Formats: sequence, C-alpha cells, structure tokens
Amino acid sequence: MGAFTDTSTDDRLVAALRERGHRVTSQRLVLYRVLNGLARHATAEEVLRESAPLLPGLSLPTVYATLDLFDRLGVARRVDGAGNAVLYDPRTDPHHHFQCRNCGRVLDVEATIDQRRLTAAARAAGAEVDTVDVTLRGLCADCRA
Amino acid sequence: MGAFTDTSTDDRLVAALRERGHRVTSQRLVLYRVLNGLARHATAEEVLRESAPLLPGLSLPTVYATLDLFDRLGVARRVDGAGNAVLYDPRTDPHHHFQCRNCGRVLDVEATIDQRRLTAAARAAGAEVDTVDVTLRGLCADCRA
DNA sequence: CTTTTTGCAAATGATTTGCATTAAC
DNA sequence: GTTAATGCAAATCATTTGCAAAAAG
Repeated sequence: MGAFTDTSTDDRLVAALRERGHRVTSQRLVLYRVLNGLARHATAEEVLRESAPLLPGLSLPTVYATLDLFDRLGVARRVDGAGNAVLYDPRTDPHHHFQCRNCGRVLDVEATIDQRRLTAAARAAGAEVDTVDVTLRGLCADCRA
Repeated sequence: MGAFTDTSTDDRLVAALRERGHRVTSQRLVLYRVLNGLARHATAEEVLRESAPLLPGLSLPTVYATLDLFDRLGVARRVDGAGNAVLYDPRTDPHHHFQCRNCGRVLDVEATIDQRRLTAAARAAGAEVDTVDVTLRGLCADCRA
C-alpha cells in the first residue's frame, strides 16, 4: 500500500460535504487523504505535487478551490503566512502557530488562550466572530544559530 | 494648514531612525505623518494616494519599503489581511484585529490576552518570540445585515 | 565624498477567472 | 437529465527587483 491511500478518515469529509450539499468527488477524497497524510502545513503546490501521481491531470485551480472548501467546511485550516504562500493545516484541534521571520517556517504552538474578552470586545462592535487566529513571530531555533 | 502636515510626532520617527543608523528623508517623514494622520489601517496604495500631493514623484516601491521599515522600527504595525492587501497600522499600543470574511474590513479589538503560555510553548521549541498577532474573523455588523 | 535612498520600468509569483467539458446525483 | 466540479489557458494584482540618478550625512 502506497502513501496517502489510507481511507480511514474519509467519513469525516464525506459527512461534511453531504451536510452542506456538496458533491463527493475523487479529487476531494484524494486531496483530503494527502493533506492528512502529510500531517503538516502544506502549500497548494505541495499538495498538488503529492497528489498528482494519484490523480493524473489534477490542476492547481482545483487544489486551491478544494483546500479553501476544506477550510470552510472546518475539516482543515487555512493558515495565512505573512507574505509567503498560504498554508493548509490538516489539524483542526485547538492550537496556534509560530512563524519564523527569517525562513518563513510555521511551527505549531501547543497552547490556547482565553478568547472570551477578545470575542466580547468584537461582539460589542456588532461583529459575529467565528474564529480566532493567533500567530507568534520571531526567529526559529535554526535561524537563531 | 492642510491635512497631514502636523510635525508633532516627527521626533519619535527621527529617534528610531537615528538609533538604527537609518537616514532621515522627506519621504519617511511625510509617510509617517500621513499614516498617523489617517489614524486607521491603510494599504500602501492608500498611503501613496494621500502622500502624492505632498511629495510629487513619490513611488509605490518607496512606500512599500518605507512602511516595512516603520514596522521593523516598531513605529507602525504591519497587519496581514487574509488574501487582501497588507495593511499598515499607525497604532503601536497593545490591541488586536477583527477581519470581516465578507468585506475584508479590519476593525480594532480593544482587548489583550495573556501571552505567557503561548510564548512559553514557542520558547520550549527553541524559538525567540518578538510579536503575537491575534486576528478574529467572522462577519462585521454591516455584512450581517 | 561615500553610501543609502529613491524612482522608474519591468519582473515575479501566488491566486483567481472564464469557459468548455466531465462527472455526481 | 441537471447542476456542480474540473481542467486548461490566460488574467490579475499586490509586491519586489535591478539599476541609474539623487540626496543624506
């Protein structure tokens, strides 16, 4: 069995797609497996590169559309890298990110914050908050050396 | 006296420039006054538009370079808008941002968080943290209607 | 004088769009 | 059958780069 062919998590994607009336396509299934198989933040280009052998003819516009759909469905997270390409994160559990100012690398930060005062302040301004993204910036271990 | 000609805050910029060995130029002074005069998040294009009458011949590359310098000097903040153009924020006091998923507008969030556990987690991974950016996302008051 | 900063024109590169074709349902 | 999803080629657009001229110290 090759890499990125595990189907054990398909159910979550299929359920999310059906719930919102989206179609279940082979592109969506494969991209979902690939992103989860990579188990790290990846760019659309990287996901395409890993998926191409499994889906001949797969195009970059489809990868972008699909990964953005995953973000909207809540089965992946879009991570906006300052200036750099957008990353897609297979993790959907609570965590945050550190981005190196020098090399651009993004690391997971295994800590959460109390968001109540933040969301309360935004709600006071009439806004409806659905996510809170926290990005720490600085120098990673490698770039400090 | 026209708009954006107040010189009362020049000292802060001049001190920051001198401290790091950068030159004091009319472009830097004017852009700093304009950004502070706008008193809100602005794109490089917007800053150029407001500054052009005061600095004939001012170019967009200079505006980008200058605003990024302000961010590095700590006299302004760079705010990365998801997908949209980067914004530059004249405020440097502690606050966070809300960005509308629909119209892209960025609002200030007048609340702070306890960053200790976040920075501790990043430091545990060998990283040196210098800033913590928090962005809330959702729908603004206008777009909810 | 020396070195940084600027302006201009052109390049870059990630992301998106229009449209005809294909595949889900 | 209908409608959404895909692939392709081309467009978009914020941002950056190379380089000669101008300005700061």
